[in-house]
Amino acid sequence: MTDSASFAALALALADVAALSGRHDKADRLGVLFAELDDADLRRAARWAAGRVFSLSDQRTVSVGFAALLRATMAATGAEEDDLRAALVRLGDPGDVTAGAIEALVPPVESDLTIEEAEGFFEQVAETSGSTAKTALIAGMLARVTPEEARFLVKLLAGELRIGMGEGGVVSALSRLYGRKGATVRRAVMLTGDVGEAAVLARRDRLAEAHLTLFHPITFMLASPAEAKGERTLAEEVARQVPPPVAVEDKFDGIRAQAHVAADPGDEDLHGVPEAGARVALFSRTLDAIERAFPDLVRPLAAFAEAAPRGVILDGEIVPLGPQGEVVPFQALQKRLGRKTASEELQRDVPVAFVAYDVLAIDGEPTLDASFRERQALLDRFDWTGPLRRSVVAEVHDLDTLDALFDAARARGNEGLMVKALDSPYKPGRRGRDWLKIKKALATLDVVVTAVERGHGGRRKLLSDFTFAVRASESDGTLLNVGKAYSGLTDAELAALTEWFEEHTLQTFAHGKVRTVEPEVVVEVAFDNVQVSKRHKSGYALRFPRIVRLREDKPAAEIDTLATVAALAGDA
DNA sequence: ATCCTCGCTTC
DNA sequence: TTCGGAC
DNA sequence: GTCCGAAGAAGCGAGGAT
Repeated sequence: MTDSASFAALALALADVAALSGRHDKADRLGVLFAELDDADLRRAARWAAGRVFSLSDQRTVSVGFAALLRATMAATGAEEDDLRAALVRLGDPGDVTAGAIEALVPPVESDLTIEEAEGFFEQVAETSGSTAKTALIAGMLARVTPEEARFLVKLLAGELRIGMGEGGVVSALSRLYGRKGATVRRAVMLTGDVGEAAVLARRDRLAEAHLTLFHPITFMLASPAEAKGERTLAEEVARQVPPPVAVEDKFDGIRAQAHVAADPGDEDLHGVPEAGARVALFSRTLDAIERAFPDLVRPLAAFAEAAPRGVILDGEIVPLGPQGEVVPFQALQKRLGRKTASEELQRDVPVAFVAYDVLAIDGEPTLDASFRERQALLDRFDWTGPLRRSVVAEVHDLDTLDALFDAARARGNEGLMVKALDSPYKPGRRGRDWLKIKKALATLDVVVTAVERGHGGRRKLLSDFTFAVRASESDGTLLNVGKAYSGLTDAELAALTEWFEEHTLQTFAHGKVRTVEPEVVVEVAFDNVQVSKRHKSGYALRFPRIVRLREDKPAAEIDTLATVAALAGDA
């Protein structure tokens, strides 16, 4: 009935890939597996190796959390919860925990699971609602497979494959196996939005057939960060990457979105919602359809179908507005985030605008290969009023004006600046030097570490995650937490600190995963913003906190106070 | 009916 | 989003 | 340069617990 290969062979290949270290070695090992599979299995294996259990356009999710996976493992093996939790702390990966438990507690089985059946199993898990039912289903499967198969079933379910490949690795495997150019394979992935589809096209030498389709999202072009560094000024740093003249526009702090609009072809299978004779779709960065949450944008966008009946795809940002139509901080948007719909009341409470800054297709024709300058001209065709705005682009010859432009952008309520190469094409899914995002670091804070947590995966041996605090005031030394961070220190520094924290632990929680420590280690933290918080005792939290350096020279009695944090938040 | 935890997405 | 690390 | 993995705060919503 089916020629689907055994799931055991896939598990073996993934284990090999995980164990190999070189990028090429990993890609070639994956290629050996790909070569043995038929088209249907190739499609599945390519998606899974890239960390996607379903294709991007599929709205279903199978992701199951640690807790449910541990319960399923308990049911399948009879293991004790405490033992499994302890093993999870030790091994850091639920797949390894499950494999270990089966190995130790369950008599060996003969497994004949195929890749096709594994996919059917994932679909069943996705369609089952309720964690109890999901857990029972997973437990049933775990009882009939080998430890190695269970390891990868669980990893895939948890969405934590971590074989060091990702989509880029699969592209490289395909390009090496079938002798296609990496860029060609990558382009097919961008346009189809599905590595599995691209894999089959690569095998058949039909990559050229991948094309951009209205109401099918494509991955967004991304920007690289740029800032003044050491001796180099901002102007010098930017000039190094994009030679002037450059395009400069505000960097908007909202939700990245791709709008698809066309006269309604009446095809029910298309994404998007019908609205006044037009069809409108909005996609988020993960290519999820979000138009239902923004009816206040869908209505006006539908009017664009008159100017471009055969369709247009716009790239832009959804930003929150204040009562006067001015741009307000991102935090206001949180209330509209992750919602399925938006009530009239919410639309009034937190109004939004869509600020368009690029065109990916117009009149049904892709414009990706047109220059940035040419694409900008195409935006002239539309009427930018109400909640539909257009980013103002300046052509800048003298980069020394960047600092002034930056301050002006901030004064308009925006995050900073974008600098773009005028002659660059739109590169879907790429983070290149054609687009630069300019930010400026705020002042830093000196804080003391009050608690530490064990890391995951490669960091599971380190106490890598710090909770830190400021003093209540100059006279009151009470410590108030303001956030957590790990990022910024090297593994070597973390290793040394781990030892110190272990020797100066006050209390441990959660099987040794979390521990409070003597408040002695002072670190300097940087961040992008200070926001009001319910989570931390100080009442504030830092946005994107990262550790700049250890302040071994500074005693805990001299760290910053709550007043400093409040001032940075704008609460004088 | 209400509360809480988890999973997930946004940045 | 951020960062460090590996190649 | 580029990719990958390990991390942060906030809020929504589904489901299970009370």
